Amino acid sequence: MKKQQTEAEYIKTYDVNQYDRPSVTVDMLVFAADEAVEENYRKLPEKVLRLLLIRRSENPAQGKWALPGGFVKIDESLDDAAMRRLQEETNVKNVYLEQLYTWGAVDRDPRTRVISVSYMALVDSKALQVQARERVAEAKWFHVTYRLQQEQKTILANGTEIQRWYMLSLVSSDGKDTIQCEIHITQVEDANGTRTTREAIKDGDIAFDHANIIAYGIERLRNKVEYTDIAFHLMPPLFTLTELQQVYEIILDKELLKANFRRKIADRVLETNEYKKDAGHRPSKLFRYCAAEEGRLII
Amino acid sequence: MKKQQTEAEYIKTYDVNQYDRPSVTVDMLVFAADEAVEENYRKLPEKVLRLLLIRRSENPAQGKWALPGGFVKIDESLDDAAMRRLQEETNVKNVYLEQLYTWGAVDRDPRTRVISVSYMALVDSKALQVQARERVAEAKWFHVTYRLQQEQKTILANGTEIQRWYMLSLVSSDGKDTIQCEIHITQVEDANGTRTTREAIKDGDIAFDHANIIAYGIERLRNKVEYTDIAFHLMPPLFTLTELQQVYEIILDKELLKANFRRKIADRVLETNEYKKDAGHRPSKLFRYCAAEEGRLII
DNA sequence: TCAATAGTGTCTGTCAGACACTATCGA
DNA sequence: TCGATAGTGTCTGACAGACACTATTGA
Repeated sequence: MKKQQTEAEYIKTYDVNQYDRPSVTVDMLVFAADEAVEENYRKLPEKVLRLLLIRRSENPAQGKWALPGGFVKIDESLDDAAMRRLQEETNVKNVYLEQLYTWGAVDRDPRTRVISVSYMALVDSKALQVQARERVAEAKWFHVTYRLQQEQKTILANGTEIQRWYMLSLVSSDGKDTIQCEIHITQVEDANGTRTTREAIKDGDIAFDHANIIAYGIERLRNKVEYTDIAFHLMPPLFTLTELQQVYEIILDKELLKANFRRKIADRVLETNEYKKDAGHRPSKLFRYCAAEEGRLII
Repeated sequence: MKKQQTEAEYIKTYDVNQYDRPSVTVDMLVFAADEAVEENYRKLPEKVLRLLLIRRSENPAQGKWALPGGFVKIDESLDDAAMRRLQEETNVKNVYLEQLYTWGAVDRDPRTRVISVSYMALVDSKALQVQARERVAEAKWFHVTYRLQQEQKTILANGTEIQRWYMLSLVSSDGKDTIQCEIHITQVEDANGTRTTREAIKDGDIAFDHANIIAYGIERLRNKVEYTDIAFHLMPPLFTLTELQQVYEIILDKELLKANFRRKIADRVLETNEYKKDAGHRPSKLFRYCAAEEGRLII
């Protein structure tokens, strides 16, 4: 027994190689709200939700599309690692960064045991400039949609089971790459507690378990857009209310009524004297973000 | 370049020791809703929120109180590691288990680089029996309260800063141990994005950064109780509506109005024919949980 | 009887959803 | 003029918060 050891003495004698240790990586979900080009001079361009993916140039999963990410260095925090990878990839600084979830299945990477901490970054696409990196073959923005296809509720003897099938579609901005993934989520709730399992039935050309991570990130974004001001991080400093509404709509994947939307966000937005012009129709006022009074701590 | 290698060939030659790797642990927040004893035969016993802590018998942080937890084995998933530690400690099976957050500051453990994945478990205190383990000196349930003490909002040149000071109090069931922690949370929101930092100004006798982890867990529990049925996992199979209301009240740390509460949870609860008697007042009906119809996926 | 809890009814103001309407620009 | 978007007004039903009331037990 080393009971009477001081903490300092203990640390000196501690053998850091006493246990087999997994590798730890960060994986980044970089979202941006961009506009697709519109030919009609009168119509507004449509907004789309974009996600940054990288085609792996090396094994494992060579040739497949993956989330930007990399190993956490031994002397940097998780947040620092996430921020470093984000800057290496996108060269932006004004970003919202949020830790999402840590993925730890034993066989999620064929090399060795890899535990991945996933982060979500929301960037203003106008302040953006994606860089090619030496290690990777290509980085591309993909237009993302994530839609419920089928839902099934089963009453068990002592609980319920809900199964949901989602379709995750990714189309690269140049239209050359199209990826379709099917995500299957099962929530069982019975006397033995609650268990959620998620599985990519079909992962298109997505590497590792990244299809699952993307799906999880979109779910989190959808949930959080309802009760936080997270969506403003996808906006430029000045924006019209219609642009803001479009961002909400592409995240939630449903249409909103204009009058109601404006009432809802009225206290989070500040009118300016500037206008967006030359649009072939009535010019619209530009607004900027202004945090509302809120009592509650939101995590 | 090993471009033309197959994936199988690549994996054979992969050197798992190529990078310095951190250790990975799981830390468990085990919550239960228990009742304090009441002397007056007529009064109902008051509910309290309890958390399981362990006094460390070895260095580092010898003698301090810590969350139950331990290293993740190389061949078990994170969820498995969490479940294993929970069963070793509490011997219960019908639990709600949810991953919370992964803590990765470089110096959070003095031994070596340790990344900790925190989990929250909600257990029914009646089905519970805490076990002493050989490695630890003591395991005790602590009555937890977590309360906002001070709040300060500052308007910056290009954003806002909100600071909050919370008091985290832990009192062991036997009354012998009392811990007071002060948690300081700062949220800055400006042109460079949003950053939240949390810091335990005073951590009483809590080991490592566990005071922070506890605070985070309570915040998550408080948030989730408002929009999910998470609280039912702290209840036995049969319960009165007043008991249920008390559990909501101790989690939210505020009193609720009976009539309104009952309306709110009416569709999540199923009436039985049984009654709770011998209480010195009108007997109350017993209910059981019944999942409501909900469309949305909740994560 | 009475202290205490069980359980219900109802008023209020707020707010989300739906829809209809007016205003303004440029080709 | 007209096609398109900008922006506003109002009705409705649902619901959260507050409060008052009745019912039932055991010592």
